[in-house]
Amino acid sequence: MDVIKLKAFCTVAALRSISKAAEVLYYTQPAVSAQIRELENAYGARLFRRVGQQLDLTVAGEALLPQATQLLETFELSRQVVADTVEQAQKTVTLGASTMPVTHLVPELIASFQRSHPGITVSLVTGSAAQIEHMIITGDVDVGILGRTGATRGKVRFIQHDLLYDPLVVVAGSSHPWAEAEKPPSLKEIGQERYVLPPANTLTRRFVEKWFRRHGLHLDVAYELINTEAIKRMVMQGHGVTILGNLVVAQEVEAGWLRKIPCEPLDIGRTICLVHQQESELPSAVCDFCNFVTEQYG
Amino acid sequence: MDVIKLKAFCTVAALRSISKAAEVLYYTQPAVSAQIRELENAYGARLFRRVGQQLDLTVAGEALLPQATQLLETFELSRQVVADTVEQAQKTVTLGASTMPVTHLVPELIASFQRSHPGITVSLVTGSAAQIEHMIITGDVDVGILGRTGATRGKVRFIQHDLLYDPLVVVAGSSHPWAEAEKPPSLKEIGQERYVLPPANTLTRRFVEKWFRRHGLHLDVAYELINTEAIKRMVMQGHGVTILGNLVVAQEVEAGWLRKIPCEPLDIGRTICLVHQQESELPSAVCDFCNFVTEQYG
DNA sequence: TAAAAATACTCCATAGGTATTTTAT
DNA sequence: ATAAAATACCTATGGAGTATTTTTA
Repeated sequence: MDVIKLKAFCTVAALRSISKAAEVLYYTQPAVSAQIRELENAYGARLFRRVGQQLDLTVAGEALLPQATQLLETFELSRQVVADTVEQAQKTVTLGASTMPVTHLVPELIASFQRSHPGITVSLVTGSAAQIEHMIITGDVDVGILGRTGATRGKVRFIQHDLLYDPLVVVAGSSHPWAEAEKPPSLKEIGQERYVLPPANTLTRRFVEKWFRRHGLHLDVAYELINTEAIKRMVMQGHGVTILGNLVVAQEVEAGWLRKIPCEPLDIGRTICLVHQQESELPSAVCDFCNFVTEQYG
Repeated sequence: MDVIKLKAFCTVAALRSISKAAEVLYYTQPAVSAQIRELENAYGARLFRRVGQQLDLTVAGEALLPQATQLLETFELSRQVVADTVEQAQKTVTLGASTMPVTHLVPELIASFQRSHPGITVSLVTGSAAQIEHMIITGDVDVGILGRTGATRGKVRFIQHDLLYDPLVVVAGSSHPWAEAEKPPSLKEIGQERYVLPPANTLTRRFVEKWFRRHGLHLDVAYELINTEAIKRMVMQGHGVTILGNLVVAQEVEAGWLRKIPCEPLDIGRTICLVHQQESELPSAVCDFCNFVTEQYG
């Protein structure tokens, strides 16, 4: 059953004339006659009566009219709703960012992007790197900014742009002995210190443990905290030292609340990258966003 | 836009699979694929995303889903409503009756018809003979019972069955001189009496006036009343005599409240007939009713 | 390898047009 | 005689099928 027929029915009912309806609908008269006839066949009931030269609705037609009207309204609304949704989506970039970037990279990025592309809305979603990757696969987010996990996993082809390398650095509170020391701590000293670190399932922690293992050192974890702000607070108060990304501690170091401890052999870090699906036709807003980000970095 | 496509869309959305939807809908898989593709073209937006082996709705698809669901519900409802209306109409006879039959013929007729055809509902509409005829033309009533106006007017072909001839009779109150008289009143006496009659636009009045004119008599109308019950009441109370249909006064005459005055030369009356459109296929209920009525009379 | 969707093609039903007939004013 | 609807007939598009290819698990 084509909605166009119900449109014809409503028009004929309103004008009480097939010819006039045909004129309004830019059809020929026989075409509208046929539409009504098919509608009558489909519903198994006459819808109009010819009384003299004018058409009148039968009881069945009168019963159908309000339903048909509502149906047409719903149909029109459905077109509108889809069109609006698409239009909105065209102007929106849904960005997924993992914990580190979302706090130390993305806010400034979004702000400056908004300034240069005022028409585009950025919708930000947070999650673990794995969650963000999944969202990219399902299309729940257009683009992700996250620490590179190494393998571009699985079958779906990702496009990946390295944005920056964030080295891991040893950080101590300003009252810590290392803070005032003339020379950097030795490997042995590093192995004897107590650490405040993120828990085991994080990338940073895994990098750190790998490095300690590589150098045959014991890792003495005093506290495990999932929140990096809490870690920094603990270190500031002298409850141990930590190893975190340079970016993560930059502000506190700048302010003098924390000290970066020079440590040549610590050659680890994570690469932050921009990830999106390898689609032939990315929405233009997403394209704009990716170009903007890779121009800023990369 | 065919509703069937929206049905396909909803099914695919529910099952998250084109193949499964095709199975449920008794289509082939490519057919459903095509339906979705055409829907996407019509709305100008992708509705599904393939993520791995499973289908997910896009934002546009999610926006469309509730609209499509409602549209399908409305469509289903429209079929139901029309079907119900038709079914109801099948079992209903809409009868139009003019004033005289509706009071003195139709009630008993309907009652006995209901007894013999308990499944059929009779819907009764009252109006003047002209109004009833118009309703037959427009199809607002299926069949009419009315005094025959002579001409089967105009173009629309009516089928007309004479049911009975109701002669006009002179009626007086029981205390009227004529009531006790040995012999019928003479034409001259008739011409000198005062009458209580229906107004000029009624068939009865026109018959009476024609008869008086034919016999060169003056018609002295004391009261004009549209309501025949009122006329009879007036006559009972001795405010004049009247000329009405035999049927109209039968009960009162039976009870002795009114007297029929024998009057040989009064050879006028009206024929009550059953009228309906000359349609090839009358609804069976209407057919049953017509047959019942013509069997009772005719 | 298996399962699901997309693609290519073929065929038939249907929708729409033009021309004509019927019907009612 | 005119105007509107119905009818007849023709054409082209589109919808559904079969067969095949592509993609992913």
